Amino acid sequence: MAWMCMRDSAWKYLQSAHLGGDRNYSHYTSRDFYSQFGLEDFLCTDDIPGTDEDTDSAVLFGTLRGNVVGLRYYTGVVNNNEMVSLQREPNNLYDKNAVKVNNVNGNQVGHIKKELAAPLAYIMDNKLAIVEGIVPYGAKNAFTMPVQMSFWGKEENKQAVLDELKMHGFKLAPPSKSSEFGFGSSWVSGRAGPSYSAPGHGAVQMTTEQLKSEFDRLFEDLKEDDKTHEMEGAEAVGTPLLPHQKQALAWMVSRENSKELPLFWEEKNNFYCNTLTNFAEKERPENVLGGILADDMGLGKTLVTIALILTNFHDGKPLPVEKVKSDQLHKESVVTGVKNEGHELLKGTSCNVEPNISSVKKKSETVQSQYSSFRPKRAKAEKPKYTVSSDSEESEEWLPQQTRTKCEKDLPATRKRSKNTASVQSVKKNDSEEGPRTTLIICPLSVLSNWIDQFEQHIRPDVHLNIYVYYGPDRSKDPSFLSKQDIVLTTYNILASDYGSRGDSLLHRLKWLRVVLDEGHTIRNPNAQQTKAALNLEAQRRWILTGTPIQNSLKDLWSLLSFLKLKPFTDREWWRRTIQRPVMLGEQGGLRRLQSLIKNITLRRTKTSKIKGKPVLELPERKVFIQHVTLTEEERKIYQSVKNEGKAAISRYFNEGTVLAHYADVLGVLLRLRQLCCHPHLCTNTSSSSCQIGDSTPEELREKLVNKMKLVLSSGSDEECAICLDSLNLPVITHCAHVFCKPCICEVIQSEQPNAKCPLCRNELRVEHLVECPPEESDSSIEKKGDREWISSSKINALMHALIDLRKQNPAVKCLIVSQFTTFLSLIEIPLKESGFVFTRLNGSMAQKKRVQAIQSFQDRQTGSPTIMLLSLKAGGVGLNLTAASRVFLMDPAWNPAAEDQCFDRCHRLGQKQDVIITKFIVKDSVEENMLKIQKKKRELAAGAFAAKKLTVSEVKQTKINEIKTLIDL
DNA sequence: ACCGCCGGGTGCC
DNA sequence: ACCGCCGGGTGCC
Repeated sequence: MAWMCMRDSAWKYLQSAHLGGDRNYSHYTSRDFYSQFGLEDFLCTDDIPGTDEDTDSAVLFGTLRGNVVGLRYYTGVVNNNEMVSLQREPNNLYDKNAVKVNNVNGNQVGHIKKELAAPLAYIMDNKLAIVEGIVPYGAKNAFTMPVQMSFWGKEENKQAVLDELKMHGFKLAPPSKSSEFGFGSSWVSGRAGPSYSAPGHGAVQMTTEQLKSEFDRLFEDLKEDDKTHEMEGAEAVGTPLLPHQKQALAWMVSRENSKELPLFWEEKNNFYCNTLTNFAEKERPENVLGGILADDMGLGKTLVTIALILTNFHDGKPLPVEKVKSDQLHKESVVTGVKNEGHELLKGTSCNVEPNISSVKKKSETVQSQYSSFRPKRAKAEKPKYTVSSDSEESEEWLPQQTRTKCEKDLPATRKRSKNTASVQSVKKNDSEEGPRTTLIICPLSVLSNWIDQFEQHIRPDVHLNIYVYYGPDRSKDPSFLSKQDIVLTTYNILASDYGSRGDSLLHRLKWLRVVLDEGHTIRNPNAQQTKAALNLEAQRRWILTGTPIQNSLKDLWSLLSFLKLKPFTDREWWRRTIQRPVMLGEQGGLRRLQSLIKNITLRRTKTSKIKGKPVLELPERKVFIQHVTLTEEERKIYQSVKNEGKAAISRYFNEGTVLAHYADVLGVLLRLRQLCCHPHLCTNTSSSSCQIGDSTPEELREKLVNKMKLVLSSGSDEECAICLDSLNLPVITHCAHVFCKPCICEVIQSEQPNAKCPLCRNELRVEHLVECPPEESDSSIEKKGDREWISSSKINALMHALIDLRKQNPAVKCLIVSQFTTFLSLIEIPLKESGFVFTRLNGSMAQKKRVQAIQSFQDRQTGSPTIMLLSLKAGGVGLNLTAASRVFLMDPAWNPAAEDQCFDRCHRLGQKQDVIITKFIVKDSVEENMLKIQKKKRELAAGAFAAKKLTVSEVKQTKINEIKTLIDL
């Protein structure tokens, strides 16, 4: 699935692929070419219209020599063979057709001569082609210089471009091998020169074998060489690091302290020259003091980051651990100049200890942890169907138990430690002179509490950092307060909304020592507000943490590189010209550059990576057992009747060829069958919505569509948006009953207007016909079901049997009971209570504070703590840590085996000491057995060559149809 | 000479 | 710009 990174898939495929020798692929498009490798998804982008400026499908129309004039009016300089950027300047006073020429740094060099500017303006304004320039020679000219232009665009626009140029008396040189770009001609071969070669060669000339070896090399030493060095964490790190974590720390510290020139730059006679664009400048380019830590989840990215903060705390030195004598109590030396800052910290009962202590002018590093008040709003972006609760839950309750305890405990102690050793004071002194000291950490809301937990766990208790959670309506508005923190923790949503709403976003006014983006792929969409906000942060050191390194396209990588401020990639044009397009055209140099780039800035280890022959993580075993359950006769009867009815309906759809048009209904049938496998009471929504859509009132129609959408969303089928092929974000349903992300479908409509068609069924589409998912109503429906008299079911019996057995063997063992149906979990609660089990529960919809409580009580090892957690399959993000459990009972199979695996990983992860035994209850002769078949297929697919392959719309359709057939025995 | 030619002034868009 | 272009000065050999 998604997090199968390209490295694995590419590599695996190439290992096993039977590749022909020197076939000539000249008749292939690059997409065809790469699809041979199952890599088109990495190399090319989806062909959904309007998703980008369509730079990827561009072909080279031809080249043209022109002139840059007006050089003497501008300061931008170029070198021979340097790339230049051509930009329209429609507001130019003298010529509305003006096209200016900038160097790689964005400094203007001159203008395109007006005769040529006229057709260029037309071509560029109408987006008929992208025009790129290189100055072949004459770079030092005083007045004008030549520029070699390449015209790239969609095939269908080629003629229009040629015509327009012809009208003005220009003619493109055809994109033949050596003449295009002027490369290969004498002026370029003379110098050591740029490492790019003529585009357009690659896909034609590179043999399969060559390409294979390129790919082999692309990733083979990702984990080698300089990344094997280990470094101990600073004293302040309270947790011993594992070898691979020491490696990561060493690598990160070395990157932060690096004095080397950044990648693709070299020093040449007192100039610093970029080898990709040939741009040179006197000023030394700033190094990228950071990178991408792309370890698999569970390898300890958070811990390593904390270790980095403490170990490379200041000026390449660690945060010293003070040695303080407890008798040096000088309260007043700390609590001086107190004033209320207006933002409340530690608001509430247990931590309501001098909220204004935060504003104290500290004399040392020694300050207690501080947490802002925290209102448990839910992550809106992730779960659009929830509204933000407007009730005023006492915010401090959100804080994890441990944190509060610690605050209480530590406050007095903090004062004691206010007197410091000389070393600490000297650090402090330097601090004030040497700029920023604060690390800003940005993460999704769902892992915010995890960060706080990890700080608690991994920072030595006698070390005190200022940690401020910048979140909630009461968050500080005081820049100097923030800049005094050691760590500021916030979320992408806060970052984006601050940035969007006011021009003076606090986070953007400060210069940070270090910015860390957790789950950094969150910024892969360059147009998203949070991406823009993140890219605009000012920081000396920049890190991206992600478990999904380069998810599926080169384009995704751009925002990440842009964030890292690796020149010249901060500008998309240079990224596109030097890496993205060369790679997509199969140019050797492009692949090699991508390789060195990734190698240079990322560290990635998987769970199966090894250090000195030993696995990075030695997790206990994980065993999965399938326990078959036989339905009682009565249950079977109900099941069979629903199945027959549903099968008949679905067969009818097949005969009519309308399966996908009735997809929601089909899912409904399957859902009911899956529910019946669990418990007869689950299957209450028998309302078949198969009545005609045409003859209902708009209100009825709306309601029907909403119901269908809810069915799709709640069916657990893990529906993906057919446009972005990612999980649904802001789901909307069309009148033809297909569910997409709202932004995705709106973009399609926009780009196809006025006659937009549904990507799935080609029915007419209109923005005003899209129906959004209304906020979810309360759980009252579940409560209602509770009123019904409780009965057991075969599956519940099987479960209870197993649980009681287990308790006899070992009463302390902890279990997760997982289901996709929260109602089912509610039904299971009853026999659990009856049999005297202490249990807790975690749903996706639970308020944050409740979640934290549930997790903490379950993780607690004391006797009397819950031994069972009822868990809804998708509750919690990847950060959820339930290692107290060593047994998992999966009550119903998921459509997507990856969802199951992810769920198992919540206890089978770092920190698990026992073997994990998983029991999957599967009803014999039922849809559940068929689901296992589908799971098996998906697993094979994921393990195979086409792991990362994105399916086309028609493939998605066919897959769905096949799945339906398998599931309902057709 | 309603031309050619000369040489100075001048110069992006 | 060691160019082109402009427009004024000039005008047989």
